[in-house]
Amino acid sequence: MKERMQIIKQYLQENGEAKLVDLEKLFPNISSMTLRRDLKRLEEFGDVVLTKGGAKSISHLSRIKEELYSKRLVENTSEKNLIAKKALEFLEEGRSIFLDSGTTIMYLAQLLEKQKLFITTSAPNIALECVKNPNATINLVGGELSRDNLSLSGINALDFLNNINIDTAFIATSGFTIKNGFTCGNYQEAEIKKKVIAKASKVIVLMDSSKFGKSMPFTFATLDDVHHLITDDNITSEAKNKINLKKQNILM
Amino acid sequence: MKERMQIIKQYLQENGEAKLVDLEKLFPNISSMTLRRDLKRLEEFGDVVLTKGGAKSISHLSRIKEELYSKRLVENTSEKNLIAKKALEFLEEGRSIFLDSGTTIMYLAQLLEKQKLFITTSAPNIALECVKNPNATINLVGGELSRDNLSLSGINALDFLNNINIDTAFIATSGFTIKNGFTCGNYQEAEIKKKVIAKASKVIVLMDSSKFGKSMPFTFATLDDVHHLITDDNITSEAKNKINLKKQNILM
DNA sequence: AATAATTGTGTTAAAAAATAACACCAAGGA
DNA sequence: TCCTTGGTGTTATTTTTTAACACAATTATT
Repeated sequence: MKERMQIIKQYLQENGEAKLVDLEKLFPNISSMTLRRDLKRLEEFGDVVLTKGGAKSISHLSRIKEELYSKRLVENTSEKNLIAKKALEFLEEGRSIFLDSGTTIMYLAQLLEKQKLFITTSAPNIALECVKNPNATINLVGGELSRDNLSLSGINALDFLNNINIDTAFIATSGFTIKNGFTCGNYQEAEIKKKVIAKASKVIVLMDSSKFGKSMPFTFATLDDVHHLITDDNITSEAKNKINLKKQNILM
Repeated sequence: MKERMQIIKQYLQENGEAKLVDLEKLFPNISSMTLRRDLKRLEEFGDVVLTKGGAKSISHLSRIKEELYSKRLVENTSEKNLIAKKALEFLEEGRSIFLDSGTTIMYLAQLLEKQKLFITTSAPNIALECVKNPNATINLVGGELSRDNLSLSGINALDFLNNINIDTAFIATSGFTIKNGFTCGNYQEAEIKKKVIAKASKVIVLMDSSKFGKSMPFTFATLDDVHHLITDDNITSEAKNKINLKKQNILM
C-alpha cells in the first residue's frame, strides 16, 4: 500500500474520522481528487465508511456504540494510543499473554498485527478484535458479563485462569495512589486481576495519567506486584518521583 | 419516537443502508428535507452514521467487518430476520435461555428488547449485543474462540454448561438432512451444542431453508432431539412433508 | 379561552461536495 | 522504441447538503 494511504489509515485510526479538508491540510500539495480516491480505496478495503466530506473508521464507530451501552466515555484517546504503542515493546512472538479489559487495552489489541501469540482475555470485545490476527490463538475466560466495563468475571473465570499459564499480563487500572496501590471499582473484577497477576511471570500495567491520585474501592495490586508501569507524560513529576522512589521501571 | 422514524429505523436495520432516494419513494408525500432531518436525528441517537446520500446502520457495518475476518459471508438476511422474529414468540420473561452462535441468532439477539432474561451464550459478539438490554444477565461460556464462526468451545465451555440450567435453547445449524439430522462443521462446536441440547428443557432450531439438504461432518442432534424447528417458506414442500412426517411443530 | 412558545414541516436559493471526463506523466513490459 | 498501465491533476457538471424563511400544528402559559 502507498505510504500516503498508510498515513491516512493511521490518521483515521487515531482520530476516528478524517475530513477531506483536514487531509488537504495534511497533504498540501496533493489534489483533493486524489485524496478522495484514496478514501474510496480504503473503503473498498473495508475499514472505513465514506461520509459527507470525508470518512470514518468503522472500528471507531463500533467503539462509540459500545460506549453508549456500557457506562464509560472514552477520554484521552491519544494518550491511550501512545501508551498502547509503548506496551507493544513488551510483546514477544510465541508467548502466552493476558489482555485485561478496558479501553487502553483495546488500543493495544488493535495494534497487534500478525504476531504468533497465545492470547487470553476477560473482555469479549477485545477477543473479537484479536481474532483478526490470523496467527493468534484466542482464549476467552467464561463468566458473567459486566455492563460497566464489558469484562467477564465470576467463579468460572477464576477456574479458567487456574488452568492456564501466562508469560506477560497487560493490566488496566481504574485508579492508583501510593497508599492504596492499583484499584478498581468492582470486587469480582479485582479477583480476576489478582489471579492473573499471581499467575503471570511479568505484569505490565497500562495507566493513563488521569488515573493517578484516584482510588477505587478494591485494591488488586501494589507497586511491588507489577514489573512495569506504562503511562503518559501528563503525569506530574512529583507523582513520577514518588513512584520512582519505589520503582525504577516506569515508562512514559 | 415518531412512527415515520421507527419505520426508517427498521428499514435501516433490515437493509443496513437507506439512501435518501429510497426513503423518498417509501414516503412519497414527505419532503426530502424532512427525511434528511429524520436521519440526522437517528444519527444523534447513535445507531446510524450519515453517509453521502443517506445513512448506514452501525451494527450492520460492524457485522460486515466481522465477516471480513471470520470466513462466512452472510446471505439470506431477510429470511434470517423473519426466522428470528418468529423465534421471539418462544421467549418468556424471566427465563434462562441459551443463544448459540451464528448470524441467524445474531438477528434474534438484536430483536431482544427490555425483557428480563438470563442469557447464556457461546458467542462473544452475541453477548455484546445482548448487553444492550439493561434487564438481561449475560453469561458467556469460556474457551477458545474459533475464527470460523466466532464461537467459543473447549473443555472449559463444557464445564461451564454443566453448572447452569437452561429453559430454552436457541440453536443454529449449518446443515440438515433427514438421514444425518442437524450437522455442523466443527467437532468442538458439536460437543457444545450437544451439551446444551441435553441440558435444555426446550430446544428450538433456527435454520434458513438454504441449509436443508446439506450435511456437515458432525451431527449434533436428530429431529427427535429438538422441540421446534423454525425456517422460512423457501423450503420445498417436499422437504416440509418429510419433516412433518416425523414432527408436527415446524414453523415457517 | 386566548396567547405565546415550541416543534415539525415544506420551499427556495445558495453553498459544498462528489462525479465524470479528459489530459498528462512516469514506470514497466513487449 | 512504442505501448500499456496506473496514478495523478484540472475542469465542468451534477448531486447533495445547508441555511433561511414561512407556515401550520401542537403544547404550555397566562
